[in-house]
Order: sequence, then C-alpha cells, then structure tokens
Amino acid sequence: MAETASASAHLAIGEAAEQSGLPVKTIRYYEDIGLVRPARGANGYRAFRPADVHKLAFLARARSLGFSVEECRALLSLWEDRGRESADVKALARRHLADIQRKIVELEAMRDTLGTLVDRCHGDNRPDCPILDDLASRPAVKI
Amino acid sequence: MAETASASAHLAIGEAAEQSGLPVKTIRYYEDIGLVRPARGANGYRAFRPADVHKLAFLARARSLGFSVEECRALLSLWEDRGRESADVKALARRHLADIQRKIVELEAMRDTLGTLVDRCHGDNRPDCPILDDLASRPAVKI
DNA sequence: ATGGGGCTTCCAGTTGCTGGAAGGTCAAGA
DNA sequence: TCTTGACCTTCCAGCAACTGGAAGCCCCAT
Repeated sequence: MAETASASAHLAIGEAAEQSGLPVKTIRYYEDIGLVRPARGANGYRAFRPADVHKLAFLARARSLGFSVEECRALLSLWEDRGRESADVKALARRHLADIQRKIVELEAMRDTLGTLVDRCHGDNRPDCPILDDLASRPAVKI
Repeated sequence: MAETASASAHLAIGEAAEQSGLPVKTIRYYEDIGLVRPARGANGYRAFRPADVHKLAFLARARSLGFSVEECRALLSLWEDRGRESADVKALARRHLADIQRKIVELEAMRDTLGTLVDRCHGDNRPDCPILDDLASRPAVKI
C-alpha cells in the first residue's frame, strides 16, 4: 500500500489505526463482526476510504464513552440514517447513562465498605485482621 | 444425598449453594479452578463439609466486594494461614481499593460527558443530535 | 414402575478484544 | 539482484468469570 499521494485516498490498516485511534487488531475484529466493510486492494490488503476511517473514529469515541459494541452498532446505524429521530439516540444514551450510574453506585458501595475495613486494619506483622474477619463473617451483598 | 439429619454434616451442592449464596454452577466452577475441594460421597455427589461451606461464603463475600477470583484465592490462603501478617491482607485490599477508585473516576467522566450530551439533545422526531455530533467529531478519550 | 428433582460430566457461548504462528507483499539498501 | 524488514493476510487460542444446555445417573415418593 502507501498509495502514491493523490492517487486514491484509501488507507492501509495501519494508517487507519493511527488516524482512528483504534488498534489494528481491533479494526480487524470490527470487520469480522460487521461494523466496517473496508474495500480490498488487488493485493488483498484492506483499503479504508475516508468514510471508513470516520466510522472507526466514531466507534472509538463511542467505545470510550462506555457504549457496548452492540450499542455502537445501533448508534452507527442511527448516525447513517438521515431520517433518524434524535429521540431514539437520546433514549439509547439515557439507558447507557443509567447503566453507568448503577455501576458507579455499586463501586462506591464497595469502596466505602472496603475503605472502612482497610482503615481498621493495623497492617502490621500480626495475623488478626478486620478485613478477613469481615469476609469470614458477613454474608455476601446481593447486587 | 439429603443426609439423614445428624449422621454427617456434609451438604450436597444445592444446599451448599443456598447456605453460601453462590449459584450451583459457580461452585462447580470454583472447584474446577481449585478454590474448593469438597469430598465425594459413594454416589459421586460432592459432599461439602462445614469448612467448605464457610469457604464458599467467604468467596461470595469477597467477590461481592469486587475482588477478582485470583485475589480471592490469595485472600483465602491468607485467611487459612495462621501465621499471616495483616500487612499483606491490607496491601492486597488497598491495591483493589485503588482499582475501584480508578474505575469510579473513569465512569464519572463518562457519566458527566454523556449527561451533558443527553441534556443537550432535544430528543424529538428531528434528526439533528448533539450526541451523534460529538461521536462523529471528537476523538476518543484515551483511558 | 414411574415421575420428578437433584446430581453428574462435558461442551459451547458470552464480551471485546489480544497474542501468536505461518505466510504473502512491498520498498529500500548493499 | 538479493535480502532485509516492515507491513499485510488468515486462523487459532486464550483471557475473566461464569452461564446454559444436553445427556445421563441416583434416589425417593407415589
């Protein structure tokens, strides 16, 4: 590859990776699961058009906001649907936001409990330990 | 199974599951990876002694605080080591606590960004949408 | 004896990649 | 011209921590 400047704007996978911010392996994986469909050069190399690269960058950004791959697929098809309703996008985002919030609450509960235990532990060379005592005596918290 | 009352205190897997709070499948999995080693009855059924059940409950509690299975294995061996130093437990817990805190920060960043975008989206039947605009134009956030 | 529930094993799937092996392609340097 | 090295290709395996399902015992009650 490494097309001769102006000839065509297609990029090889390495360049697409650099421009989109996704690892090469991830891009191949995304093709596998049908998120992108790059063209192919005569040598069998993937040839990413600007629109493909844009799509990859979109995916990178959506993933970095925590959307699952399937949610990304839905977002992508909304993005490409000129007749979409922003309400659909908003609903999807809101659901994801609620997921995030749930996880935060769960992690904060863990942090608080564990933080208290850590504070109470002497952390010296003796064996008695409030952390282990808690694990051994308290029932698991249902999530 | 279903031992005749006082005969022996061994439990079948279903009862061990109920008492420990772990699903049956999970207990089998924990045996697979060597976290518990229940005895076996003449019929091939697993026979959980009280100490096994206690171990399972310990695991359930530790998992519910977010420790990985490998961390649980370490905690378990510290628990069973009468000569342990609480400093080791504390160090492990502290590392995990830091992990949790990192995740919280990451999720809060997602929540804040996404929350702003959701607020700015009209959510009506028109196609223009700040959420998609962001995804399409902002580079992914490195984590 | 028959039905149901619980037990057994093993295999496959989940999510989102990531690493590695074996091999093809291409441009540049000796 | 040959060779090196950086690309690229495919395919297979593995991570975490389970979960579901199939096929088949075992045991007790009716």
